[in-house]
Amino acid sequence: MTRYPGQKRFLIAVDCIIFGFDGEHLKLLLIKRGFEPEKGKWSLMGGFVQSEESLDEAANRILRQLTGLEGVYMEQIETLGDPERDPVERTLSVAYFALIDIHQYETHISGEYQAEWFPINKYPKLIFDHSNMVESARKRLRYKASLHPILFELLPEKFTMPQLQYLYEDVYNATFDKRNFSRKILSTNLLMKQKDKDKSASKKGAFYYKLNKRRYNDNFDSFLKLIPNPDHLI
Amino acid sequence: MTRYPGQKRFLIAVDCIIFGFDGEHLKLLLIKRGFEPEKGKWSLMGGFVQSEESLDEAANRILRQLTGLEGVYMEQIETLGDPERDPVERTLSVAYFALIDIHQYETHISGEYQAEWFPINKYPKLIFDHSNMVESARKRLRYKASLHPILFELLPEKFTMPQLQYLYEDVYNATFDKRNFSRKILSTNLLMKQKDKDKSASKKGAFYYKLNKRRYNDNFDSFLKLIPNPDHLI
DNA sequence: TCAAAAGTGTTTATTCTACACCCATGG
DNA sequence: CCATGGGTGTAGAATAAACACTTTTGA
Repeated sequence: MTRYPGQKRFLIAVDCIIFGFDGEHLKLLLIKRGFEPEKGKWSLMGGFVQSEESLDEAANRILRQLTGLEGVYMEQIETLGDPERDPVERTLSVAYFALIDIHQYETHISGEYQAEWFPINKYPKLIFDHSNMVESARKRLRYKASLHPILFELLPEKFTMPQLQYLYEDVYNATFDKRNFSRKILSTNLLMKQKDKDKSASKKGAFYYKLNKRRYNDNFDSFLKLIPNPDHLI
Repeated sequence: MTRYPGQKRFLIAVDCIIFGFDGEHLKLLLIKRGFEPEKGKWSLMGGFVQSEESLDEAANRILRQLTGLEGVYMEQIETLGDPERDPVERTLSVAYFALIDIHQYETHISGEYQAEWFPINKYPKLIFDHSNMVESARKRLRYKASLHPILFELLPEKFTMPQLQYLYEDVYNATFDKRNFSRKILSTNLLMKQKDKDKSASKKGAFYYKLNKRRYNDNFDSFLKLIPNPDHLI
């Protein structure tokens, strides 16, 4: 089993940056760490990689433990390996981000982790280098979303154009002209207009849209010029 | 030292995808693996992470071992962790790509690794999952180079506009109109035209350019629309 | 009836694309 | 003197940006 002699072996953690969208703001799901050191402090949801699982499997397992969700959009971001990053024992951590429909999580009760959603612009101090991971994840999300339609992963099955615009505006911390925005979105042909309206946010009501899943999958990799001036990609 | 009981620990390797440009084609630097298993087969340059070094330090050490170069542009790409990826013992590998000026390497002699440059479109079968790493690296290079001026890292201090265009054409496997290309490149204001010419490729000679390093560093993160239609980003 | 949010078109500015000829030189 | 690769400009097309009024309806 152990056949490369003389080499050091390390603990490997996977930590998940879990994004959600509540209709107004991009949110981050954090837990209170359940063991020492730093017990009780705010932390990303994470866990150690087990001997027979791949990294992707570990990330999915960890997400499922907290949220009960499967089949979620996840992407590996980076691996942090500073020798001093965990004071107890040298541990490398592979960071993943996950995009979930916040409403599906809300139905799942898991008091075990004392999880809470925080606005992405105002989250508490985190343990170790977890804040760095969050910032890398935000940056990666902007990068990716400027080219690919991944932000739909954060929305429920039916959503309105104003909701979608709020989402983009919060991710890029910018405001867009609603006429230009909806024209661009609709020009992708990824959306199917529904007959019913969401009347929760206004008297007039806003039409629902659904994602055309086939076109979404087929065109996922093709370039989308949704973001006018991606200086935000810094 | 070991204080998270009951968890498995793993070997961690760093493997480097080393890109170079010979004036015509994008190249990949490979070595012949020096130890079992798969001894003598083509492989990326790699090594195990030591107990007191960070991942970036390991990557730089490994690059230096092979090429003698320091201060090279490197970027972490991804970590592969399939339980079966190394048949000897479970090993995670953190892949980095490096962009080097091929001429600086040519002066460094290191027969130790039997290293060779291969065209990126025609490299031999590699051990383990190293081909996957190379393909991820190519994709990442295209991604990054479509937004940031990193390809200059592959060129010598002085280079010509035709050389630069060949480089972009080979990275994106496309051809560009030379008038439009040079207009776009010059509009970034990153280049300083020199008074002398490279006469090695034509009778008329092509003017040399140098990178304006200050502007390069200042504007590194700002958006560059160098690639007309980034369908290549797939 | 009016406040609040949704929906919609046009004009202008900017950027991108396509395209062809002259230049300089070494052999 | 000519073959080879280097260098340059413009017009038309496509895309992006700016901008304001009408509609709906619950309270």
